[in-house]
Amino acid sequence: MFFKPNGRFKKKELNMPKIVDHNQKRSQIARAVIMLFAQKGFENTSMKDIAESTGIAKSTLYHYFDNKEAILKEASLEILTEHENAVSESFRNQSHPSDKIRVLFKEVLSLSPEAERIFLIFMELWLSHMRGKQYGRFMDIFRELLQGFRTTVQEIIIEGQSRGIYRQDLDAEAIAVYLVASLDGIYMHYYFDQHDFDLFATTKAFIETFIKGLTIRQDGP
Amino acid sequence: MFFKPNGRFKKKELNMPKIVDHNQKRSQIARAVIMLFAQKGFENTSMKDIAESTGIAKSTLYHYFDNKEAILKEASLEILTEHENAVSESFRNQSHPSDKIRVLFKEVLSLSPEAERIFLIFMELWLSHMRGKQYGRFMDIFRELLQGFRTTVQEIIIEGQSRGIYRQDLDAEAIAVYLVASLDGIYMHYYFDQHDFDLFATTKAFIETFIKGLTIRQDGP
Amino acid sequence: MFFKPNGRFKKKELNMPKIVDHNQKRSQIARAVIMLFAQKGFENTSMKDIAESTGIAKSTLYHYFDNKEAILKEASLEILTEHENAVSESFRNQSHPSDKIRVLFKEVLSLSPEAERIFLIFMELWLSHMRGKQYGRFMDIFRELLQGFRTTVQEIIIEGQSRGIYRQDLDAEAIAVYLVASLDGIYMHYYFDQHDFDLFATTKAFIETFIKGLTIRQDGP
Amino acid sequence: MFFKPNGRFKKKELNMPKIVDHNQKRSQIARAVIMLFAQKGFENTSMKDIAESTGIAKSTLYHYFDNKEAILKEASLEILTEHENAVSESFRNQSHPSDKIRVLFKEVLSLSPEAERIFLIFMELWLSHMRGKQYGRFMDIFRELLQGFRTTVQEIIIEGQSRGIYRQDLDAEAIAVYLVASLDGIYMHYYFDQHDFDLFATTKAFIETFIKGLTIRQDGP
DNA sequence: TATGAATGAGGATTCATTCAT
DNA sequence: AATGAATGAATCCTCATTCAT
Repeated sequence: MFFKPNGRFKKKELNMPKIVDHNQKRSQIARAVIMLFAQKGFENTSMKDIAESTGIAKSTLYHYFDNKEAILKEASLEILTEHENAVSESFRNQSHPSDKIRVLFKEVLSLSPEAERIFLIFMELWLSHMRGKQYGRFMDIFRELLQGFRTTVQEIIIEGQSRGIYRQDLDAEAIAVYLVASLDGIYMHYYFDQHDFDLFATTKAFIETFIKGLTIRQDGP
Repeated sequence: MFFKPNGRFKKKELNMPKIVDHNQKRSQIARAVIMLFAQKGFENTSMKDIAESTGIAKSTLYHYFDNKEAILKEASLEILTEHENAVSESFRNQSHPSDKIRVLFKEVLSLSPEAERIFLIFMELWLSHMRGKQYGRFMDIFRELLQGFRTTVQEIIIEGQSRGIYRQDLDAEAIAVYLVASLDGIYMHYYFDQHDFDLFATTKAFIETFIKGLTIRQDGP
Repeated sequence: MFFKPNGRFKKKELNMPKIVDHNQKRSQIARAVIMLFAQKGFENTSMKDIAESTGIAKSTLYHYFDNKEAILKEASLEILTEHENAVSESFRNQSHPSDKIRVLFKEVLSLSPEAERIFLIFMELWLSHMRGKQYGRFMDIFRELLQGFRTTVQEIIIEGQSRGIYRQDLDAEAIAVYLVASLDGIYMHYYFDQHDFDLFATTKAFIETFIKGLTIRQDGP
Repeated sequence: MFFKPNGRFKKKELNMPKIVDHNQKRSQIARAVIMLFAQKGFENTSMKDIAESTGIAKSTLYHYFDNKEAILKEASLEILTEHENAVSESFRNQSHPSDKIRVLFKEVLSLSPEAERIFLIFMELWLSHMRGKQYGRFMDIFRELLQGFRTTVQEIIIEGQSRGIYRQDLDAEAIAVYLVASLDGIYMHYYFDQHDFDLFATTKAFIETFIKGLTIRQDGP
């Protein structure tokens, strides 16, 4: 999963006007480039592609970013930060843990087109990461996000247990890990099938059944 | 989804010597190259790498394959053919549908190191496919396999319903789709976390809870 | 050859404020840059490096210098002016020509770490010069310095001949040329060997033997 | 110094015809490129320059050499190996140590135009080396050559001492180090002065005087 | 069949310099 | 005077593929 619902990013709001302009342009470039990366892949997108698509000279890009990877970093964090709040806010109104899970799952799958694109980019980085390419601190941030999301799910389950709603013998952590992972799985297959099944209905069928497994006495006497 | 290997070859009928030799060599090269692709990725493996690792001159490779992509195609099909039925055979001994699910999940995750590597190749192909690269018939075969596995799971659930073990109101197809996808998800995360959690325990915690959700009256009177 | 610094400034007459300021800054920048050039070499030092090390914006540097080469020119002349007479002053106290040679050689090799670095810059310029790059008047000044040092050595030898101490049949000019050159040679090798031999002991062993060659009747009965 | 008079290089003479062709072409390219390096400098000569000057495509150069540095290595060793023998043979006919020195010095300065150019390249590498750039084993070879030449000179001096010709109190090693270094010095200055003095006459004036310093009782009673 | 030779196209990045403000 | 923005040209090197033998 690539959303961290309870994270906090401290934006560096600098007063020096020049730098604000600079950062604005950075961000503007980065956002424009996300589309490219998603379509062609990070490794397959050349600096020339980026230059042409942004109308900025190749060498000028290095005025804004240290290297190609920095563009990706900027772009990804931009968009992640935006969605971060959306997801973490989504289930605040719910009091029942099962409702929290329902809303959370739904929200996570309601990706904006931009975020949807980022999913592909992350898959690529994920792969590169597994193959040992170092993307430096970038992967750490990614892992933090993942861990944050797992914790959120785990807390919901523990809350359900505390309130006597969910079974006491559940391994909340393991289940959280699996559930979060399953979301990436279904998204992956949804993509692979070229949106050929109903993402929400499928997920709903699953999650309702699973919630029954979590819940005590859901079949009554 | 992809299947665990159990190493049985079916072909090798030695009739027309020339052609068989040619195909044999094709296959032999492809198999040798699989590990390379898995380690470095398809895009990151150069023809030079392949030539060096196989001991065959770079230009000679073009006698056997039209281009680099053709090697991937051949290699992937080799693997697929080999792993074809391993998983679906695994649960034939079980009579209870929940046991079938348990064995099936366990079998799928019991990947050999070789197969584990192949997971990465598939991820890469998957990505390329999503980005619109045409891998032609190859992707069809891949999709057939996926569909076959979904059907297997779906049939187990339907069997459970028929035998009055599982709830009648389940959308067996949707659940099958999600479960199969979740396996890729957990495997992906397991990789990403660099094997830092217990894959089997985590999956077991999940699947037992889920089976409770499937099953009628699992909480007794 | 180049001369050891002893740090005396002569200029800095504050009259026309604007122009002096400008020249002062030129000089100030140039001096700061010398160490950079020495460490990384002229060609390997970028304008960015210079900007960062001086805290002056890259583009501002062009207010003071026409181009990168002009900085080098200024910097080198700074150094040369500073080191100008140090060496030739050193042996004024000696009356015997052989002692003059001894002191002169010793003084030349007693380079400060700063001056040691400058040796490298001169070597680089030397090379560029040999390759036909035009450093204009700069090289003339350099050649004058070299010629001055040769003359100094030559005069010491001639003095020794006049006083009946050195052989009459010596070609004083040729010997001066060679001796001066040999100093650059030994310094070069000393560097190359990474200070792995004793510079002074080695030079002393040589120069004492050579003085014997210069001197009449040094083996007397 | 860059001649090693008593070195031994083992040429790899391989029988496989193809490889000989390959090595021939390597050598041929390398030799052609030496001129370029000498004129423009190693760092300043681009692969494009090399490609254009040899009429071989840039990428084809990488068929013969791993990288730019390998071209330099090949070229340098080619030429060094050739002159190696010349110098080491030169003084074999001489029986008097002073004559050996005379002939040796003369031979060393009698560089072929090619070797003369290499001198400039070595100066550049020397500089880079001093600045910490790694040219790998290349510099080791260079150092071996230097050490070999020092040893040769040292042995001549020791021979002179053994035969009672040279003074017993000489530090043969130190003197050898300095003499060898002085040859690079005079060559450097000769270049700097753009061949404006007589290299051989100057060196002769020096060496004759120095030999007097070495020799016992050269002024008679 | 097998392969060494050859290459055009393209990769990220660096750099000295110009320009508008 | 000072500087951020901008860039064309250049750098070394890689690669999939073609071709002559």
